[in-house]
Amino acid sequence: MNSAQPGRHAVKTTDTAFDIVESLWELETASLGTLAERHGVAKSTVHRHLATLINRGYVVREGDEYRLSLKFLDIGQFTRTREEAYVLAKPKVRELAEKTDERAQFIVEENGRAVYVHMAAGDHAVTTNTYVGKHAPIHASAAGLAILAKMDEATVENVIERHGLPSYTEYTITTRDALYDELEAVRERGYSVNDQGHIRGLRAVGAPVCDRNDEVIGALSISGPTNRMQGEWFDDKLPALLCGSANELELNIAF
Amino acid sequence: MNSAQPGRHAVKTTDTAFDIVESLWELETASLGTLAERHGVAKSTVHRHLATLINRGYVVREGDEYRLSLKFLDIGQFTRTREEAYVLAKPKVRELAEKTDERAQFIVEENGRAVYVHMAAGDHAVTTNTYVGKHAPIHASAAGLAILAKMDEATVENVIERHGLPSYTEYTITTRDALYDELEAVRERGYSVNDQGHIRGLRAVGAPVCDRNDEVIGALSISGPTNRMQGEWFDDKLPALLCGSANELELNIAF
DNA sequence: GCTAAGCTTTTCGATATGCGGAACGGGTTG
DNA sequence: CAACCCGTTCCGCATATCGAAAAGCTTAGC
Repeated sequence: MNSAQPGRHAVKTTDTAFDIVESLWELETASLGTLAERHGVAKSTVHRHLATLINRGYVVREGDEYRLSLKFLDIGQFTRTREEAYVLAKPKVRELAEKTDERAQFIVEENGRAVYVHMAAGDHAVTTNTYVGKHAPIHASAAGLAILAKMDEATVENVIERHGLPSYTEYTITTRDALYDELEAVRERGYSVNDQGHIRGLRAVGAPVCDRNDEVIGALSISGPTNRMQGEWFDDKLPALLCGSANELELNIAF
Repeated sequence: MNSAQPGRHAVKTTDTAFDIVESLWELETASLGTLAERHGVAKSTVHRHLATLINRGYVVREGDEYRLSLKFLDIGQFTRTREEAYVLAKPKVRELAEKTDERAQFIVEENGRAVYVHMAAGDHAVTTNTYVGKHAPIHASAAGLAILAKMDEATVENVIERHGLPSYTEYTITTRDALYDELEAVRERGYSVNDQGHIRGLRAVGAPVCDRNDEVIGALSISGPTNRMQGEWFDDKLPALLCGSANELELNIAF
């Protein structure tokens, strides 16, 4: 999944270091030998790299097993709170989840993908395998569409170019034309809708959140099962609630 | 063993890569030139490293400024949810915060330090500069003392050796004897107390959380201002509530 | 209580590879 | 227009990284 380019200017050593990190991410825990075999490098190489990572506090050793340390949690939490807007979004997400009894989230764009920054679940919310920090396809989520609708065309083109429009269900938007039509609809409506574009049986509405310069920062969204997400509730009440929250958040951000 | 020998078998290139990562952590955002100057390396070197980090998705570029990406959030969240016990602790922390109206947290030990894994604040909770992911001195926190009390002496010695017993206020435990006395008291009491050992004006109680083999996993704690943390509430009610939660959590973990 | 097998750790020399410095291109400011 | 910032590229050299093999450790099996 390393869709990196030729890496003409890449530092190979750093690449192997992060190969190890990402293996530990995937495997949860692994022995030195396992890691060496996995990447086809000598055990001594892995050993040296693990020693370095341990010294720096990114990896901890438990017997003969290695795992990632909680330093990543520390740094990760930092990236989540650095932008004041992200912090302000948190209570809004909780509020939406409580009011609607569904799952609400605040999502931002990074590298052409959607990233879950905050998430809260009402009592009846569905449990999916989404989690804070998760990266998701931007064109197949309500929040993602809301963000795209606020971007200029060049940026959208860039995203399409980098990631394409992969299909997840028969409802996924997979063509450039369909996407642009949808984005136009979002701009008219003021909010976005995702009808099972990513996961079958899941509908969502999303609203962009912009700063005082009208630059999009992220988006709020609410998602739930199709059987509850329909009728007047889905068409009117929910969007109104969502847009209200997005608006309040924008005011908080702008002061 | 060789923990005090930094760099002996270290990979220098990886070190400079993480130097850059940690500079971005500290500076929030920086230009290529700034980073080069900061570490006394050539701009070309920094450029190559940044290119590698961007390729891998750990750094994003905004104009001529670089910052850490939300990939760290993704990995960090993973390290936080990998252990089932950590996940089970979350609702208990919230519950404690709501019941006591103070700040509650779940903390684990890593590399001889205390790390905040979950945190929740009641309506009247004090706001301090603690946050999820934060690393704190283990001997100067209630949860840390609770964890130390459950460790065997060799492990405790190891922790003291690595980090010492630095002082933060006039109440901090700073001698080996005082620490061992305190740990003994914790074992008798069944819970730990931290009276302004880290921050003046802040008291806390902590209770260890163990798995079915009686191995300590982490600790729950409740903290608040000295004016509320006193009398019968602090001496009896609060510890009872805390130990109850810790007990329930242990049962959940063991099934 | 011994050997064997699994693993990590260390050593060491060859060579690939990261490094620095200088030159380049492209904006922005005076 | 020139000076100055930024990032980017090129290239030769020294060195830090690599792999293979052998040396240490534990644990397991008999």
